Amino acid sequence: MVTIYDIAKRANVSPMTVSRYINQSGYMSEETKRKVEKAIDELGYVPNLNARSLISKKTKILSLLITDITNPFFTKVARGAEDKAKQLGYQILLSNTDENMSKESDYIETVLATRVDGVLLAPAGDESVKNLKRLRKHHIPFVLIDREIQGIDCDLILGDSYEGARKLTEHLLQQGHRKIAMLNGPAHISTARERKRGYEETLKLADIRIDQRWISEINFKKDDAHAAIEQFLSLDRKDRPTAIFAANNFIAVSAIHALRNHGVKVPDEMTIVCFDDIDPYTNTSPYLTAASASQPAYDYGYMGIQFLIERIEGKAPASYRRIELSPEMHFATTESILK
Amino acid sequence: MVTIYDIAKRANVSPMTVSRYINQSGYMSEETKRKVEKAIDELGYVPNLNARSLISKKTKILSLLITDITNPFFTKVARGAEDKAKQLGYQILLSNTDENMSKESDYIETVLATRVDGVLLAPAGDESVKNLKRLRKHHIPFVLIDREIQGIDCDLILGDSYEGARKLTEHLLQQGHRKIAMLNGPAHISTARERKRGYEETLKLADIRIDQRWISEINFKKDDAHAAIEQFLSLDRKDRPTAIFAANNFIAVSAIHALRNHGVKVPDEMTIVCFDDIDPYTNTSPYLTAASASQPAYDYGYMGIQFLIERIEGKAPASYRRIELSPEMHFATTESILK
DNA sequence: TATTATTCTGTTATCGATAACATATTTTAA
DNA sequence: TTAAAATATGTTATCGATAACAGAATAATA
Repeated sequence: MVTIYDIAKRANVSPMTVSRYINQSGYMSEETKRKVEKAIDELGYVPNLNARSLISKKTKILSLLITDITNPFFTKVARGAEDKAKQLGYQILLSNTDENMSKESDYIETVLATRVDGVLLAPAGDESVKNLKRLRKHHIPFVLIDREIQGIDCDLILGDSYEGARKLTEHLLQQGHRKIAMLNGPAHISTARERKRGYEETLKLADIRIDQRWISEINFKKDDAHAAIEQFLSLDRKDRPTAIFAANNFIAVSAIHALRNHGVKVPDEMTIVCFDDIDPYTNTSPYLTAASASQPAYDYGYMGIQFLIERIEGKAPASYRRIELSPEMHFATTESILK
Repeated sequence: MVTIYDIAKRANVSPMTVSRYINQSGYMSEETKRKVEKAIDELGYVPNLNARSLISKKTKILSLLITDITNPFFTKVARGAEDKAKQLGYQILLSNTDENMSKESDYIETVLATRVDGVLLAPAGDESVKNLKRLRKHHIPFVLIDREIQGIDCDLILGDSYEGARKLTEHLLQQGHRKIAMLNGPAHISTARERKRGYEETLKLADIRIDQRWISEINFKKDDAHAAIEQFLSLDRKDRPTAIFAANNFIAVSAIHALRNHGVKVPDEMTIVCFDDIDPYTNTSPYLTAASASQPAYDYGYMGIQFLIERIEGKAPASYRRIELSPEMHFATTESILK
């Protein structure tokens, strides 16, 4: 590999002069500039960011710690994150925790060893607090997305889960549903708790008894709804829910598949509403869900990285920011259903 | 930050001894081990991979250079890549080129400066040859996925585009279609050429005249099919295609949206077949495409990283491997259509 | 017992870059 | 004309780790 020393020798200057040329710092005569430039061209020099990082203590690398890149929500987050990072001269390391605390802890160790400048993360659950404290202890800035962690004060980009859940549930009520099930994520994740709160309060306000057999807690993961769906279907006809509120996209899709496997037609025989988009047909026929609360996932990533870099570069306000993005409601029209 | 020097001082040994403890290398007395271990625990040492990389010339970081992580095909590639990388102790840097050569070149420079150990990439097009040569010149191992580049001999993981295209086209013929359009990707991408070859040869074998007005070349990008669809729809009823072969998932989805915007019902009034899955409903009603050639995207990433690391670690065979994965055909059944 | 091999630890140099300081030359201002 | 400021370049130390070499102490062998 060609180093500044090789360039220095070839150009008959000191390595420091080469360094100055590369960084456009300090004074330099036109002639020296030309000499150095020529040597760099001839030898094909490429700076070693590694060596630079060692002394500057900045890697210009960020870590994106999400639960699963194949979840379209996080795919868009990642895209937003990468776009903003590139724009500001940073690179992104990708990690999937699979909602798994020990995997998350693993990655946190790697994050520390790699000396990334900051972390954008969607915590696996409330227990993540220990990982966040570890980052804090090592002064690694981080921004949380999608999920809040009690006892950690930090920049935060969330969706309004409560409000979205209320609207989805209200929509089902308006459609005449009274037996509404909820397929929720795990209670150790803040969004799951908020969505449940929205669901329950809406039903309570409508004076509707909540049957605990209608509430199921599974993972926010691919293909996890089958057992819960069977549970619902095993109920007596009179107790069986006529609609399901799925707490995220994966749950909704899994539920739809499970229902169809059991010969239950969606939406004819079971209405589904959910958080997140179901791409690529959101709000397009053939519709799938009667309503969805679409989150601006790209912005989560884009803003998250922006906040993170501001924090890293000391340009952020002293107090932490908490952004709550409103989900955009999509309601299937009769027309889209019929078509 | 705590360094091995801090540990050394605290444990009353030399830094080299600490390094030996960390790397489990050389001889070491039990007592020294205990002392070092204790100091590490007390001070909370985290190794600096950066410093290690500087001397070892290995970063344990790989670059994943794809066109767009939001394309579900590449999302799965990324997931497969990350899984394998983690398993083998590597990290993944994510980059999106957007099928854009200058962005790709940009990233290649960053790759070189970052001293990543290798690159898994889906080249933006034939012109990528210059970027690949640049990697070669700097002895950075790379593996290509999805797209082949003439004149570059390297490990390669492809889908059988020709065969998939033949089967898709044959399916349309069997369904009775005679006016079959192709919405292809750019000719400077190998998969586009191969898919076109499959399409054309199938039609030729069936003695069907190929109307050049039915062949449109657009980008393998989101939402790029609208103009081409209008072109098709502007043809006289007798010349208008009754089916469209979309060369990838993005093109198919965009085409379906465009058709619906023009009031053309899919699939009732226009049949679509395409390469890649249309998640999350592939082969599930409500169907969208009459047939699709689904590629094992996860494996592209997983195997790609495996090959790459073998190459990096000198465990790969001397001659380059060329893997051609067969797409899995999905045909919508009458039943799924009727539902 | 003398000699060689094994075990254990330390010292010095190095990876590639930059910060901090030093020196020399030229320019500007007093 | 001379001191001070601006320009131009070089030297040394350092970031945090490890490779290579060296020197003890102990154990094994002849």
